Amino acid sequence: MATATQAPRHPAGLAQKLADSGLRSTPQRELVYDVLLTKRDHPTADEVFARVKPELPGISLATVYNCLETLVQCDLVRAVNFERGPTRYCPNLRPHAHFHDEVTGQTHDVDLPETLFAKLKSELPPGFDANAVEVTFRGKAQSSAN
Amino acid sequence: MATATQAPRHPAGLAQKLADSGLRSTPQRELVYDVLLTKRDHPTADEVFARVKPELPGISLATVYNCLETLVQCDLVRAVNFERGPTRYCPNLRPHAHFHDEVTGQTHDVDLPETLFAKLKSELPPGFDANAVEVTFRGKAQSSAN
DNA sequence: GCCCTTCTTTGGAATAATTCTAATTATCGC
DNA sequence: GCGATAATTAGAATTATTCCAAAGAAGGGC
Repeated sequence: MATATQAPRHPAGLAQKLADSGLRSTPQRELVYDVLLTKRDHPTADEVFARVKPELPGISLATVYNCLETLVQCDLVRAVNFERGPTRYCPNLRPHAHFHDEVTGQTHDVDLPETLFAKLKSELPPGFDANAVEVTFRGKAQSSAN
Repeated sequence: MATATQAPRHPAGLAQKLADSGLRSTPQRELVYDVLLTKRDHPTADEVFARVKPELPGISLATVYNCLETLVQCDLVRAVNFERGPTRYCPNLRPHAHFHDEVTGQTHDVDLPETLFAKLKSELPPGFDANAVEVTFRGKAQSSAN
């Protein structure tokens, strides 16, 4: 139970944000969040499940979906969709774009100047009021490092 | 069979493009394409199926999927994905963005200057080579007209 | 500390969109 | 018209995800 094999990397942040939404901090939620913070390679729910299971063998896939959804609701994590693929999860909260490498299948974060996001919104015709913009690139990346 | 109840709106274009890829023009492919050109509201495969069926009652959903995929391969149609929703299809080939209306669920095309797309690509860090950019807005649109 | 209510988790069934498969049907070149 | 190839069809299979009902924790009042 509370005897995690490693210290949480997000002491107050998670518990606080959850509390703000009237939700409880649980080992499952902490671990799922921890896994996202530790390896930021935009894992799918299945991948998160695989990474979480060794630490908490009793956890179920449904719970992983629940936790991920909860984290998204609390604005701690963003859900990223690419074409028909499974949803991926990203703890990077800064406004950024995604680059999907067609060769390796990897997804990279790409920081774009905020002004560019603003510019995009400003180009919308009158009557369109956007509260979110998503920018996704597709192509080849040289570096495998991230 | 060849006795369509209405004249095709894309005389040579489709047959030509198909031929270019070594594919045949069929009533199913023509009709699916026709349906996309006629009502450009980004229908799903199911919706295309429903629109096509009255004209060609024997058509199967699998064929609609096949035809749509074929049209995408021939660069006559673009597949558009929005979050977890079903794939939608769009015969607008100009570079453009999509605006997803959260209230009505409708998807609108938004023309953006090509320079902006270029600008986006130019902001990629070195080593990233994009061959496609996708821009999607989410929000509310005033006009229901399109 | 115990009970009660509420929130969470769990496993399995259910769903939605899409793809696959094998068999039939249509079409093109000869 | 014949045969090879391509396309369509119906239904089964797959994938990702959600739903559901039951069992399991957790905090507050006493």
